[in-house]
Amino acid sequence: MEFLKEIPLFSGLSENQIERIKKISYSKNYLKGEVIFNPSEKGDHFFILRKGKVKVFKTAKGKEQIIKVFDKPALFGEAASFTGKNFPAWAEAIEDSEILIIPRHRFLQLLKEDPEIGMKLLSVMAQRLIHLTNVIENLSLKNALSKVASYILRKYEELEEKEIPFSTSMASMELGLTKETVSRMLGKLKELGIIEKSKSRIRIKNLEALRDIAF
Amino acid sequence: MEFLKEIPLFSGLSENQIERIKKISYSKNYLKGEVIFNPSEKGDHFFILRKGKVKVFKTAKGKEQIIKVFDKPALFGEAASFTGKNFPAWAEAIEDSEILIIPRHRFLQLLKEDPEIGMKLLSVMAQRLIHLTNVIENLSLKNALSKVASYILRKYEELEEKEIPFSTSMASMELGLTKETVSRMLGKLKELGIIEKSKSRIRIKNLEALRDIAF
DNA sequence: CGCATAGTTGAGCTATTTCAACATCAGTGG
DNA sequence: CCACTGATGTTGAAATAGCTCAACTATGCG
Repeated sequence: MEFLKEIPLFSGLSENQIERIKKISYSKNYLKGEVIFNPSEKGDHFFILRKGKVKVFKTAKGKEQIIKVFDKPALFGEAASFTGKNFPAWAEAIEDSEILIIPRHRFLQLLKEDPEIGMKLLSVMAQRLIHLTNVIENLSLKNALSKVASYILRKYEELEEKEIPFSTSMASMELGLTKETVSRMLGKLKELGIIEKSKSRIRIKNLEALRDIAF
Repeated sequence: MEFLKEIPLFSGLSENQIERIKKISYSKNYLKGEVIFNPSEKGDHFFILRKGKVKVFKTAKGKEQIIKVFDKPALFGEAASFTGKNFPAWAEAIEDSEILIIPRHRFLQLLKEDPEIGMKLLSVMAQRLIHLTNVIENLSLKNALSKVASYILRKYEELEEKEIPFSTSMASMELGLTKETVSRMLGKLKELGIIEKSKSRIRIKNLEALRDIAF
């Protein structure tokens, strides 16, 4: 259970507390493509991603808008846990994943006993709010080229490397564009000498220009 | 300070607790159009809307996307308080407003002393998250007609009345459309006999059909 | 009453989508 | 190691939803 310490929410937890979480949770494996939750389920679990990758998204009319992609150590599905209503979105494993599940009422119990965790959770959710705020900004205030540019920039900032892994279709679903449009915008950025592209990677050649385009 | 009790976050507070909040806060008035905070400010306040109306929004290139409109008793600007970073958006009074301001560190102090408030805040933020999730869905998965329809529907559900106040330009900024487009979509809904329109009000004539169109 | 603000309508424009065809890649089994 | 398959990405041409611009009307406010 040591991996819990890598999650901001649980960093600084005592052995005792970790032991407690172990007691109230169970682990489950999901294959790539498996649905973890959907909007018709009541949100009475809380998920901690231990291994793998998960996307949380909305759908309508065959379209799909990714809200957030979660990477290895992370928690998700927490919002529904606090309202006690249905999940507001879908979650699906995009890689084989191992996920720790904590029943809602047990987690609430834990929170009561340990307000420190509650405080940390507040800051996790605050960051989440800010993230969504940025997603909204990206979706409604930017054109396709800026969207793609800022997507690349974000990955760069996350990884702190000029060469980033890139999937056109993933990006398109996060950005609210079609894969064709993303492909064309990449072409434009390449023409401008701002990026280079090879199979499933992108390398930033002109960071300044990229920043300008991203707004 | 009795109005605090109307805010979910503070409902069920003891006189003692209310007294404490009174001590750590101060009140400020804003005229219609005045900016309350902007993204270049550090988020070390917490706002409680006592009277009036406030819009929180993002801007870029002269465009504006409303994230949420807050009505009389509500708290806002809380996300930044927990990250300690800058506000992620703008806030502006859209009516003359009276706002209670609580300095960040004092509020955090209060939270420590009173974990019950923390728990409530968690559920407020959870609802906020779900709201933003819905905004994203509306922005990226729906066409103009559905956006307008679901906007009307939402107001209807909030007020529980078939006749709702409606401002074309407000709606357009919340929906990420131009006022012209909103106006045209209203026209279409009117043609279909789904709504009726008079000056600044809309009356729903066919709720079922409206629901269909809103998805 | 008059001015500023908000809403409407039409015509043309443009960014993005759609559709279709093709190319490339990664993994699988022979 | 190659051939096959399904998934992923690319490119072009045509369609379209929503935007822009502009002119006009209605509304509310001092």
